[in-house]
Amino acid sequence: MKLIVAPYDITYREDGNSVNIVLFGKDKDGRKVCLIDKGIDPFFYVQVDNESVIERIKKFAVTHQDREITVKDVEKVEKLISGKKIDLVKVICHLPRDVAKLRDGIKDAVLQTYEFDISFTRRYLLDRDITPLHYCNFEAKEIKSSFTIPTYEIESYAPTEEIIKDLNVMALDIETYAKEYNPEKHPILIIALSNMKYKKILTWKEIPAEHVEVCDSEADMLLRLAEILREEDPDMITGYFSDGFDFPYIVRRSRALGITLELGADGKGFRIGRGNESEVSLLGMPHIDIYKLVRKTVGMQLETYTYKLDDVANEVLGEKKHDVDLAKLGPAWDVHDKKLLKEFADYNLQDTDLTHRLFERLYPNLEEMVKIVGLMPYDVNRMAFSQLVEWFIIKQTKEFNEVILNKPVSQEVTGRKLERLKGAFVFKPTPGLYKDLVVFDFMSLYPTIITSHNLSLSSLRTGKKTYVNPDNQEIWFGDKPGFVATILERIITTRMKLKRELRKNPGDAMLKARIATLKLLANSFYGYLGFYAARWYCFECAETTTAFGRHYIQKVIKQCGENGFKVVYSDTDSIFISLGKKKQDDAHSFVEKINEKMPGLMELEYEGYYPRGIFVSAKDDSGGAKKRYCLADEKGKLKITGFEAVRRNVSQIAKEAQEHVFDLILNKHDEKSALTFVKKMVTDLKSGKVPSEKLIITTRLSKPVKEYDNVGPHVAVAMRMIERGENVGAGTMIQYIICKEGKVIRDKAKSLQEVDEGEYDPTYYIDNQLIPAVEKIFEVIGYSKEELLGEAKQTGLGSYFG
DNA sequence: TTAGATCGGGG
DNA sequence: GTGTACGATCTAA
Repeated sequence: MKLIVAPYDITYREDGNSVNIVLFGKDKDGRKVCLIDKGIDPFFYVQVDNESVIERIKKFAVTHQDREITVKDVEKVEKLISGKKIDLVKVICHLPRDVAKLRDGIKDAVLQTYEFDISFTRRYLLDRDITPLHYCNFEAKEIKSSFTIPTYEIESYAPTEEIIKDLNVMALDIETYAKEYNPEKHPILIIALSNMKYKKILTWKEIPAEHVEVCDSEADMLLRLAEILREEDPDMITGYFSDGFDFPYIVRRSRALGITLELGADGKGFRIGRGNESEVSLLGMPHIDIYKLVRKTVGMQLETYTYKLDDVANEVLGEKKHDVDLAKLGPAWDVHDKKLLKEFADYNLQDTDLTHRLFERLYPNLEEMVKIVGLMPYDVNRMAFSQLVEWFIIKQTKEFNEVILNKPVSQEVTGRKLERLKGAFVFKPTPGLYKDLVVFDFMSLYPTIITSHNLSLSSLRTGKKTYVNPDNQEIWFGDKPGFVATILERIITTRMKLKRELRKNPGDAMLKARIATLKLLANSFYGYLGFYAARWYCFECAETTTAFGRHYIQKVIKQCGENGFKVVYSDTDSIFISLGKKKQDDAHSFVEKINEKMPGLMELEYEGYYPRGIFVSAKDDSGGAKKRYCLADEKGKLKITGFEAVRRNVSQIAKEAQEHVFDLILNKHDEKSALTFVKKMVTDLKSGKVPSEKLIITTRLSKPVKEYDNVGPHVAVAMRMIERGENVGAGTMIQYIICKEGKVIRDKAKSLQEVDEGEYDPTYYIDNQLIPAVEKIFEVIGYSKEELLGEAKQTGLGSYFG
């Protein structure tokens, strides 16, 4: 019969001495199905120096745990390694686990072995061009199986370009008795589940909240959770840091309670992957940890310095979590404080709601990565960028008939780690206040250098001067398109095509996500080429990339000068110029002129116009500070880089003051008001009327309190919190305010509970928070620290425009 | 200065 | 599952 299925999970099963691929997915009618592809052969390649070795390999066998492992067959194949022909022998095995054993037995008798560590299921998808989440036409017949869903045996298949929509995704979140991660000791108290159409709070004490279902015991609650997941049967499950907390906790707690959760297509429940960090899977129901997706997709663009759900949801969705004190959950549970427990139950459900909405928001990015890399969403969710790049390259090896290069052995890794790259070029700014700034930047500088100069392992030549790395005359790259440079070019051109489409449909969120994902992937290539564990590692390629980067930016800086633009600042791929007497149009024409001479895909872009900008001096007064500036655009929006206003560990008052000073100076052009404002703040602080919430300093305890030799303010506060019986350990965020009493800073620090309004130490907040945050800014416009403090007479300002 | 350890997220 | 993160930041040697 004919089936149109979008696969979203995969595994394999041994069947005697052969192996079957098992796919899970959803058909066009919304029915979950299992598809079995029988008799897929695992294999690896060897390079031999002598034909007679092939016959020996064919007869080779090892015994392992009473089972004789034999070679199923051998086959001569011709492939390419970095574009060069190579004769190889394909060694076909019976079972995936035989591959390592046979390779170990053979490797010393042959020149080289390849592709012995490529995951069987991943290879299946790539070799067959079956892209997860995309519908595939199958001819299949229904068969009996041990799986809990209808199972079919694949007879033939034909992939399509159509992607599945409307997946049913369930978000889950648990609340436990205590913060301490101890599933043997602390019970799970509440479990919340939600998606668009289903909301549920499971618990085992009566709580008067909506959607609550009270179970008889914790064990019953967990069994009921399994039942709900079976009944609702979502396509995917999601949570926030659920790989690291919720699911491992459920698994270990179930074990401690002696119960079995029958879940997944095989009924075997959650499986914890053993790694440095755990990961949890459910057969046939991909588990997406949104925390990992956040870090990979929008993490860099977020202003928040933490990836806590509260901060991320606040910034991405514009919604804060309920304000509850989770330290009170355990005690409230003990005394069955229904009113308080209701708050925790609501909070729990809200967490799943935020998680679900984050999933909805970020799913297009995951979908795009799946489309590009061709692996399952579960894997793509957890792969580091180097891995995504590598598997993207691996996917293309089939078309290019290239051999997948081996991972470096530990000796190679050691050597690679010693290689140091020379970084980017930075033009230090002259501290000052500037007007009419224009910023240029190179569109995808490193990726376009790699493609435009064909920087690939396969095109790398040494010892001859032809096509030159500007810094190293011994390295050059041939004209024949290299493998990695070619496939990177495809990513960049696809992205450019999508960008043109976006101009026609500016509101298309899906298109935006695709473009952003392609950018992330393209930008990862440079890092990948210099990443010690990369299969296609090429130090010379990475080194030449930054060399060309420095070369081109310096060339443009020079041309700026020749064309009457004053360069204020430059870092890596961007140049800040002040227009002076020139107009924005002149800057646009300049960019066009530059681009006429740029090779390949390289392109300088006009990033924007900023009426005002400020650059400050470095802390050590060694000149202008790198990566510390603030620009104001035509709408008055501030672009703050590197300052306290965008960093943690600083009180709110210092951050607010900094932002306000920037606004007054850059947007209102009112330096006097800025000075008055800071002076007023000094007075306010001195008078004791600044509210405590603006004075809180947050520091994280990095280890248990006892292990600190140097007792800093946060440690002193933590010690007293412990004395009061609060649960404080490594990782706890300590919030404190510096108060008047005491001689040293650790005695002056008080926790929020200990402090009264107005008890803070004005001197500390003036000298150590406020002034350092604004001092360098005022220095630029000619005011000294003393003037800010009202201790000196104002000196002449003069002209401070740079 | 370098090597080794810890941490992130989560109650 | 033909696998075992990673990069930043702190501490100890």
